[in-house]
Amino acid sequence: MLDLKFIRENPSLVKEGIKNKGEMGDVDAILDLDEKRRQIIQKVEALKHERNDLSQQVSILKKEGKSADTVIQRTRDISQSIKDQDEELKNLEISLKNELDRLPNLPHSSVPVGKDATGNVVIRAWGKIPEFDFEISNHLEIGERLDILDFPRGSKISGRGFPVYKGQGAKLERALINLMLDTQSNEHGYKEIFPPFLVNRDSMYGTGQLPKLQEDMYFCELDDLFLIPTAEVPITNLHRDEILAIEKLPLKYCGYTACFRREAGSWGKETRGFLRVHQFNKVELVKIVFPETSYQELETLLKDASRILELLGIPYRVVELCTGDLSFGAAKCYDIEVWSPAEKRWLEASSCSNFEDFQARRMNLRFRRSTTSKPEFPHTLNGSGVATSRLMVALLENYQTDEGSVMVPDVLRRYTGFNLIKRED
RNA sequence: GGAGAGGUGCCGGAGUGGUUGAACGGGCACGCCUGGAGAGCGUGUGUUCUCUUAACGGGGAACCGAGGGUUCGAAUCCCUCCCUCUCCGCCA
Repeated sequence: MLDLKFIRENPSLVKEGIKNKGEMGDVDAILDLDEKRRQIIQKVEALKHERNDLSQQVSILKKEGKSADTVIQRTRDISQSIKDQDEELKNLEISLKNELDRLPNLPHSSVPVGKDATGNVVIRAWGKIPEFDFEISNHLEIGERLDILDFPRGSKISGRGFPVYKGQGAKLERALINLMLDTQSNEHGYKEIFPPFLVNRDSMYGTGQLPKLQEDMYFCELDDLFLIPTAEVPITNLHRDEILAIEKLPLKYCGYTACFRREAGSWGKETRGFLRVHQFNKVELVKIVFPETSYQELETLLKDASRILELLGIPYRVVELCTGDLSFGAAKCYDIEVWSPAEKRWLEASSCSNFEDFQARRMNLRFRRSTTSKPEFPHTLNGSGVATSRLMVALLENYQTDEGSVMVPDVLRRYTGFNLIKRED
């Protein structure tokens, strides 16, 4: 959520930011509602002031044993008027909040202006794109051949987009998660969190998935709970409605969760294998930091996430998203993309974003610089560190051998307990 | 799911209709005292909205789990919901 005062004072900046993001949002309607709201607040508060005074008089008159009937009658009239105007005020505030909820965060001034993914800028690349002197297979063929992935049976038991990992595949998945968690917590200083996978409305609103992205999420109607699309939601919301002491900042959390996405609106696109699934695993990094350092923190977050790919020896590149490709709540975002030899293209494995105070404001997350200073909104950041589905694609494809097996990267061997994935039966 | 208890400020804990934003205690901050520290004493200590001011500041409104209601007036009475704790039942 944007600061209403900021919108009031910088309407043209806000309009420009929304436009560059390709989002909707009626700034003029907001300004109009805000104006009306403040007018009615003034009227209502004057009336309440008068009522408070008169009630006081009633109290005094009664104590003195005098009749208070005329004062009571006047107060009764005022109270009715207050009731009517409070109702009007409430409606105005609901409308105003509805509009505000739909306003996206504004892009940071450093973000390149662009319409869509074609406007993104490649920042750097790491690793050598492998060349093979044999006919390579894609991750689906490898998974089937080695009997480590089973998409057809996933479809049978759940539906399309719910992968099943088997044998060495399951162990490999578990190894990846452990490697990532250990690296982020032991080496990069993120505190490990194992959060719930179902969250309530307030949490979904806090990180900005609601109201706009409701269609993208699995929803348990009976309990009014949502399956998390990312660990960002439960972890960032850990401190919702809190005022953090200064010593707590910066906060760094990492956590593994399964992630659930309906992927509504992307039917027919990338339906094969791991490229687009409804359930996947991810280790997420979350930071809650001082506003003045959040952009440095974004750079280190990006480094911490990409470190995983370096450990695994998987070629990747970093892309800075342009304004038009930024998500609803992000002010700046880097994608990390891994190389798929079979697809011959880059696949998004991580997004590292700075939300500035957009989420903090929504979830009323604040901090205090000293015991006597006013609460301020910290900045929140998060990044996948990283998602295993696309990582699995890159790993299987990059490490395949001419014998049809897959080498396990060195760092993973102590987690998997084997060096090579080959057909077991 | 059944029965009971409870949700008040940073914390503990009063308060059952009228200057109660809230006694009292603790904590914390500032000041005095001290060679220094402690003890002691004194002062202060919420948030949000709004008006006003160049600013410091000042005026006002709201907030005692949430939302409604009764009343001239609600932390206090009534209703609904949420949460926590204890016991019982069920269950991985």
